[in-house]
Amino acid sequence: MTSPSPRIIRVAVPLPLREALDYLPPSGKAASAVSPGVRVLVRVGQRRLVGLVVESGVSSVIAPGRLRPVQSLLDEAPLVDAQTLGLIRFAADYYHHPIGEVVMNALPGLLREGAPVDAAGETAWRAAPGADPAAPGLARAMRQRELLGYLLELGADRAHAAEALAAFPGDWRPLMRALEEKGLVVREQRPCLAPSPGGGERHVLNPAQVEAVDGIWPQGPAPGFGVHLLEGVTGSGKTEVYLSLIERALAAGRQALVLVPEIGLTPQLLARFRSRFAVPIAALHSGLGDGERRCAWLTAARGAAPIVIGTRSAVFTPLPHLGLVVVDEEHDASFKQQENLRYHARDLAIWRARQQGARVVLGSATPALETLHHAREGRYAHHHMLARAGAARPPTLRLLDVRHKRLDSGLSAQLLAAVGERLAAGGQVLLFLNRRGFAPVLICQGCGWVARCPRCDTPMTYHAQARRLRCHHCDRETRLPEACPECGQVDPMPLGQGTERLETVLAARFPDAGVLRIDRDTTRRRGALAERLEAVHSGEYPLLVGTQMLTKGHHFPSVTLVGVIDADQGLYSVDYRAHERLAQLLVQVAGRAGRAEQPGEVLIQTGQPEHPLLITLLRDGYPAAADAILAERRAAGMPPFAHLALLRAEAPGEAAPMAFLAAAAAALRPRAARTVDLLGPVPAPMPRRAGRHRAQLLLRARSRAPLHRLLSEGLPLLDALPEARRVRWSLDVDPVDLY
DNA sequence: AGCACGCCGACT
DNA sequence: GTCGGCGTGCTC
Repeated sequence: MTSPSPRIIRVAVPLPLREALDYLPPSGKAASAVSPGVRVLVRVGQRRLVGLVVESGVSSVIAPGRLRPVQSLLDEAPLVDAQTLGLIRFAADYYHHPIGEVVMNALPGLLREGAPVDAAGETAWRAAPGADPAAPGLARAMRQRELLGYLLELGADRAHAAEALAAFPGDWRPLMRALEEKGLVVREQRPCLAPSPGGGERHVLNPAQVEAVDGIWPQGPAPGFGVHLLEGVTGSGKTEVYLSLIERALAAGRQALVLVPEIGLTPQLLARFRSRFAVPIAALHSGLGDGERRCAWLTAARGAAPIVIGTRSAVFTPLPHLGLVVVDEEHDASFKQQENLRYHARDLAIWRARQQGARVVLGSATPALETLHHAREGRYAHHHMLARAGAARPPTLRLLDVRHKRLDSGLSAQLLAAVGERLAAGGQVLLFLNRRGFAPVLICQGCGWVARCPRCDTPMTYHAQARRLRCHHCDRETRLPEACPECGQVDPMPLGQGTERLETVLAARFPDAGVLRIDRDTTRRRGALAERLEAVHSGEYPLLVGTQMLTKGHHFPSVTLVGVIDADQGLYSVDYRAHERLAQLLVQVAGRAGRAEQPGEVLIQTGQPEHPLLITLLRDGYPAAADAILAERRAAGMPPFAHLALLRAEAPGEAAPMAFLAAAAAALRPRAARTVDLLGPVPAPMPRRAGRHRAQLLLRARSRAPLHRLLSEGLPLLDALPEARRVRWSLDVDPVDLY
């Protein structure tokens, strides 16, 4: 006689297991009484783990004798609602990633570790009664004095949380601690997310903005699912469109989710939202403490924050009343996570909007090619805003041919002359070079020896200030060699330019102009970026030097000349997205210049002034360049005309990655039939990194279905390959770069 | 990912 | 004779 199979609870646990594990309900409860979305404590092997119930009241194929009971329930009501659970399940399926690890991506750290949902609150500080920045105790503590002054400025009558303090330049936390110890500020604990002041001024929309707003969300109730591309040049006022759309969503009783690139969530942007809307705004970004993050997340999940604004991972926040999703700078690569679960927040945002009947706005001056393609195929509505708001005129772009020219540390005479003129005229100049450090190569003048990273086989970057060599691909750092280890000749020579050298050279060349460098090296410290951006606006530094960092979202109204030192990196690269990225980069850099009355000028140094991409981009603009690149992609059978998945492998030994991928290809090939191409395996473009050898196998298909079918069937086979145990391997669905 | 089990080398 | 090396396999 067989006993009936018991009803069980399916629990996703934080382990690299493809499936959730089955458990019996805790004593005294029926399985069906434990709702999906509740966190539970379970025993797995010898360990105790926090898991998330993803299904309950179903039967199991596991032998009843092997089922263990759930140890305890951590939530009375589901922490994650059914729709977010649906999103988690979809992401696990689509990216072929263990569901427990997807859950871990979706929850804030504290909740992932089992912390309770009640007692969630945030810390805030108020100035102590009678506290005075001029008090003698602060005579020698200027920064503390500033912070106290700032706190009083925000309002002495109430306490201010980390959110409001984020706009204070630099790291305020140690200063606040010092003020607390002196009794000049008082700390208090308060419930999450007080409403923002709101009621700020509303701009009158121009006709293009009105058309976009009405086209995306006509006055009235929620219009339902639909994706809208808002292609608006820098300065055309996209943010104002977002604000009006959010207003309509809130009026219809719906929540709005705003996704921004990693570097785009500035205190200024938040302040703009706060002053416009008198509602709680949940901001989710990397600067939050654990408690603050839990607070913001829970307020959103309970539907109590009508507006949620955050970076990539905010796409997983439960939003019961979601009506509008804004993805700002939707082309930005930071929406794609490059480790663990390699998801694209924009793509998941569209999926969840469909599921919840929400409107999606994808905003950019330089839309991703796949987005443009969808718009041209009619799947997305397309709105244009081609004019800069106000009187600002668009910048002019010009190529500087640097072939056969003598360059002074990478700078042509023409560019130097232009810089000199602008400085003399009292203008601000921005020079862009996507390479930090002093020089990318250190070479022996005697024998040609180059200092290389022994773990990556790539040249190490010379950092002059630190007097050290650093590998930009791993964390390795060494002292500067005084002599060549091969031939003994002293003083190896730095070759090529980085931002640090540029800064030095410009300071020598224009001794009266202050030079400010903004790259990862000068902004590593918490709050340093905000400080430097502040300094840019002060006008103290007429000459700005920086990397990629400077091209993202920051507006420098008094910059009237932008120089691109080396556009050729993007033209030579083997990556299939290099042209798209270069076009976006040049247009975004150009967008930094001349927002005020003076038109900006952009000078681009290149050794390939006849390159069709540059010609098209400068003559006809981004949309034309995008068309040309799309034509290349179509001819090459690459996205968006094909779908990719990249299988990567790495190991300390040289042979293991290729061996695994060869075995993987052999296992997949019979199932790939003629619908999926298996390209490779080949060594990765960077064949060794941090001491590990790397290789990859590219899977390509004309449509998604056969590719995903192959992956679903094939990945369990790969798990079972003996070669799989000798490597670390991972799958990247829709890879953004093939590194 | 951990953690246990298992089967071969240098140690009190 | 055992302590422990990490290859292999499993977690409901």
